[in-house]
Amino acid sequence: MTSDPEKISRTRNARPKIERAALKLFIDEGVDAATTRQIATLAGVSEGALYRHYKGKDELALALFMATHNRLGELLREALSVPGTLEERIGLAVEAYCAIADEDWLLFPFHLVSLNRFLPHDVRREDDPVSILEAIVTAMMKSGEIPKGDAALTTAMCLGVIMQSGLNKVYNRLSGPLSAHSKTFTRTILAILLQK
Amino acid sequence: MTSDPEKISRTRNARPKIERAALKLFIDEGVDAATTRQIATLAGVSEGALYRHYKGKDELALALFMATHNRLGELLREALSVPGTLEERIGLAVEAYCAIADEDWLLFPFHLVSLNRFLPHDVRREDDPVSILEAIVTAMMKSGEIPKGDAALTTAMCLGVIMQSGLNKVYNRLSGPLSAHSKTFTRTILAILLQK
DNA sequence: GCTATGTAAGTGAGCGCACATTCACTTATA
DNA sequence: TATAAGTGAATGTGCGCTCACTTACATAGC
Repeated sequence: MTSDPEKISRTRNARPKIERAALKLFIDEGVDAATTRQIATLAGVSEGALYRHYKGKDELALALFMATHNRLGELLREALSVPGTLEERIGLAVEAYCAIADEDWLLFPFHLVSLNRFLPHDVRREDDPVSILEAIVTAMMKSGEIPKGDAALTTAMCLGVIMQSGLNKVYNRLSGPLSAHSKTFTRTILAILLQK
Repeated sequence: MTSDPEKISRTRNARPKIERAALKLFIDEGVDAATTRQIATLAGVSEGALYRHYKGKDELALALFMATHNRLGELLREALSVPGTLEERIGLAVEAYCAIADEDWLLFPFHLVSLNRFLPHDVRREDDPVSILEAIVTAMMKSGEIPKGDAALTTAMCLGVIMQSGLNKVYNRLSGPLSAHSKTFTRTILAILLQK
């Protein structure tokens, strides 16, 4: 009788709940097909709560994508600019990528699966991961560190090795953490880069 | 004054027009975001025409996806089962893939970009291209034709080499036909397969 | 050759519904 | 007691799809 008999408990910390729920639904249903009602329900939160933190569904999706995208850009640039042998630098970049993937197995699949949606066709941004890599590959070809060739193609093939593996893990065709394969990725990417 | 002064011309052969328009819109807007009205307008056809040939938008999208998907499955199985050296067979498979890509540069990008949507997670079908490849890689490892290792991972890396290149062409990061690079793909995939 | 007739294909206004978003209100915390 | 955060019924809109109608054409009978 002293205090609060049956207080209707109200949700707290809605924001992270919304983000996790949205990621899950965005990954399996797609951004367009996942509804704000589904997100709110799965998060155990009211629909309006989403709009306290984001302008709308699209902004939420973009923010979740960018969280990974920007992080990847930084880490790749850092790993590849460190002094050391080619092998060491590639190894660092691969490990950084795998670490980000394993660290949050919702943010990362969402990023991988929605590259299509958010990387606009026909537009290259200076600061996106692919362009960063391509620039580095071009530089390495110029300096003679690796054989000369089509830098865009070489970059695509190297990226493909690791990204397709990531995708196959998303589809449950691969088990265990991605970093379990980082040595294999590094070896394979080196083989591609050094290919005459 | 003899005949037909101003006949209201009515569209003919709406079906292929709808399919081409749908492919374009599906590729740059996504299946969900592209509206049936947009498709009809771009095709120069009434909205109802779509429903003479397909149950609805989703069936249209699935049919367009499957057109490429089934074809790829057949061609891969054929190319890889032909007698010959490993190099010859991989070369044939790569060339078949590139040929399909270059032959219809709308059907193919749509397939590449919407694998996510149509290949359901957690389900493996016997007859889909990835599973076919994985089975063949497994067999080659068993027979000692290539070094033993993680067949799923090896398959993913080989596929990544060519698929990521295809994607980069979709995004205009690569120019010219995909088959211009088939020799490079073949060499790279062989290097991955024979990697100890 | 010429009309009659059945069928496939195209039309587009209109319908109903599910969606993202809003807002007046309540509750917690500083 | 001011501010931030959460609520959920209500709203308007844009979407996929339907349907009664029209048109083009193939076949056939005469």
